[in-house]
Amino acid sequence: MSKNLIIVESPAKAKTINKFLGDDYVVTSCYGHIRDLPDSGLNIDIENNFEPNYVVSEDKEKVIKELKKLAKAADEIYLATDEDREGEAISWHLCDVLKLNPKKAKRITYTEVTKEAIIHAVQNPRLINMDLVNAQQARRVLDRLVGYEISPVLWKKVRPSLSAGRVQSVAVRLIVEREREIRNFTPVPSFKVVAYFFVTDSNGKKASFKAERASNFKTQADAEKFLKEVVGATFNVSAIEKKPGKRSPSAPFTTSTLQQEASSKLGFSVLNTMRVAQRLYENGHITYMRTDSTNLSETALTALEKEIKKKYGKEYFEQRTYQTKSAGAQEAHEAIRPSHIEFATVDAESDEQRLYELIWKRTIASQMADAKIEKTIIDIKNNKNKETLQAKAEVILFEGFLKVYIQEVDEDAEVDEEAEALIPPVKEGQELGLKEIIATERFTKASARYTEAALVKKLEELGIGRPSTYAPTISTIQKRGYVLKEPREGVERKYNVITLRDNKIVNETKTEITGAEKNKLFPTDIGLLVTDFLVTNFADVLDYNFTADVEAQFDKVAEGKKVWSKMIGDFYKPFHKTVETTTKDAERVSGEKLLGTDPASGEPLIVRMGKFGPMAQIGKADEETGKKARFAKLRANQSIETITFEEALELFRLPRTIGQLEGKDVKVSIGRFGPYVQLDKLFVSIPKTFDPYTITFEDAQTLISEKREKDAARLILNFESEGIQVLNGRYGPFIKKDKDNYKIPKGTEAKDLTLDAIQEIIKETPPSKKGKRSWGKKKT
DNA sequence: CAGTGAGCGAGCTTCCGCTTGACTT
Repeated sequence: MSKNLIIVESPAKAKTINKFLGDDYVVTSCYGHIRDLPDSGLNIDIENNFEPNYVVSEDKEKVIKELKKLAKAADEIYLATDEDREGEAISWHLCDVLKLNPKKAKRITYTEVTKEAIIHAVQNPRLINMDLVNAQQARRVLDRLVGYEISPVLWKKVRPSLSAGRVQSVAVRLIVEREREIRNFTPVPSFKVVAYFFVTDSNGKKASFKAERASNFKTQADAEKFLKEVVGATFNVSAIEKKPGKRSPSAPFTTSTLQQEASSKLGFSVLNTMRVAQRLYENGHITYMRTDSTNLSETALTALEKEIKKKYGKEYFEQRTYQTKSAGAQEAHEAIRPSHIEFATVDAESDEQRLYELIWKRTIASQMADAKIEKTIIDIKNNKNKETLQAKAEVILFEGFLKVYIQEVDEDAEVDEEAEALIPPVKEGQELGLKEIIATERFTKASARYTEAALVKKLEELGIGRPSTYAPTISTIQKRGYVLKEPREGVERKYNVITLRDNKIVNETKTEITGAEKNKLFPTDIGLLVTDFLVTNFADVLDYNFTADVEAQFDKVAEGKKVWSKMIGDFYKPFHKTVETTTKDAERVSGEKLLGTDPASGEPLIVRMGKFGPMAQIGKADEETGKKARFAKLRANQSIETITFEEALELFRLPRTIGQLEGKDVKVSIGRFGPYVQLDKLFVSIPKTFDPYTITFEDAQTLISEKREKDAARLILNFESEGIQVLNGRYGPFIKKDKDNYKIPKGTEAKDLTLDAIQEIIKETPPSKKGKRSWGKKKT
């Protein structure tokens, strides 16, 4: 029996292909990359043409074993990994691991997953394109060199465990620069003028509409002058203009646009969007969700045409192709679309349904006709001055794609909610009744902070990162503490309103909340500090065009016009020199700032980045006099760059001693996990109902005794001299020694454990593995 | 969970891009 083995990257894809190929074919998957540079160490032989040291990743050993078995049984092996740089490299690695000759191995690609396409591909195999493989090696080696040579500089000059990289450092820089732009922004006031008119029809029925002055008045005086002038004026329609217009649908979803729309329409985080899309993909509801292509396959286009004509009529159909916008697009997959367009919904849990419907609508709309609209602009003049007010309206003449999908406008764009309001029929020259005119003080706005999805959009525009890495990159920069996603409260702001009504002018001052944010990305102090350090010392890598520049060179390698190791060599020589000089010469950075003098001690009060985060400090330690400095951690919402002297001084009201218990001080302070009461070695968190600055000694005592009761309930056994405890945890009883936890073997009663037995368990337990790859869950 | 504090004591940390799976100290 002759067997053909086809190796693809994704198991879900393997399953699909398996379904429509006969018994002669076995389709399996390699789960993405199978070999990589090991985590520890550079693993690049600089002296030897940057030879990479590839090893089979630990989590892929099982996959490789299975692949080898299948390969042995197969007569013919087809390498059907994705048709892009990374896919080509995976095929090449597969050759090496499966002992295939890369100069003979059968490499196949296809642009749509159908029986015909696969059969056609199998009948027309090609060879592995080594130029493309080398472009991938260049990409891989460059990223390792940048990441693993710059990060250690940060450990020395800023703080341990920090990281830098071609993608993440630029992502943080974008957020840092946006934040500074916002901090330095001064809102400029102006006065927006809105008039409300009415007309009365032949039945005596009143219909009202609004008109605005095209631009705002710069000052309150100008606005008042205008209103005073038009007291008692008559208003007439001076011109009516009608203009046809159209709107066109957007391209079908790529990873990036799906993340953006799911964020604005469904409120999904980037990570959640990908998790939900993954499930839809695995269940066969949608095509692959990590893609930069807006292409639809022939089969899909045919099905779409049929569906649109059937559901909405042929005038709603318009076949369209879309140019892929993003710079570094490799287009190995289709756009994200429903696998079966005839299903407008799926039977799944709520998030999956909602995301599916979004994808369905967007896909359908992408092949629908333009919406035809008519814009009407009415100019209104008065008999007292030369000012013009304008009423604008839009009428949809033909819905076209809008029947299905309305694209979200850019966030924070000035939304004219009444743009589509109807204007009652009026004639040129007609006199209008005036209800009121309101001049409202408005302020210019700084650029908006990035949401996760907006950051992805920006990165994609710069060609930085890939569909498979957008979500992980956003997790990384948060995990490293460079960036926080959080809501922020706004501040109150007063604004003036001047109203003309019944020939009277009234001035009022109102209050609004401004600057409130929900789920936006903020840089932390360490993010600011690291970015400044990197921009100063590694300007090239931090340049927004760095990726685009190296991508152009990878393309040269892919075209066979450049040798990859030579390209990397040209980059590495000056780069490595910068690493060396920076390591040698650059000052340690702490962002230290002198805020003033502590009035109590006369010592200087500074803020800076400490070992454990941003802190304030009064005085300096002096060994001779034995004088100590005083420290206080900055609160979560405070920043070295913006904290004031008064705010910093306030921090030193803690720790404070509020009484004595059992011969020891009872102290109150704020630690890493918030406010706490401390008695000797016991720490008790202070609930939100109390304030650490004002909590009473009595309340603190209650907290301490409650905590003790709780701990006693948790404690099963205690061997104090050994530092060993047996405790009741979330997952049942466990053994705790110092900072390590150990499992209790099944069938053993926790309370019956002897010290010897426990020490045996500790000895037998292998040290827990660190650095396990995890995705999805954020660890704090 | 764990509650610190002036980075020459030892050893560790880190990149980007493909893919999901197994796991509850």
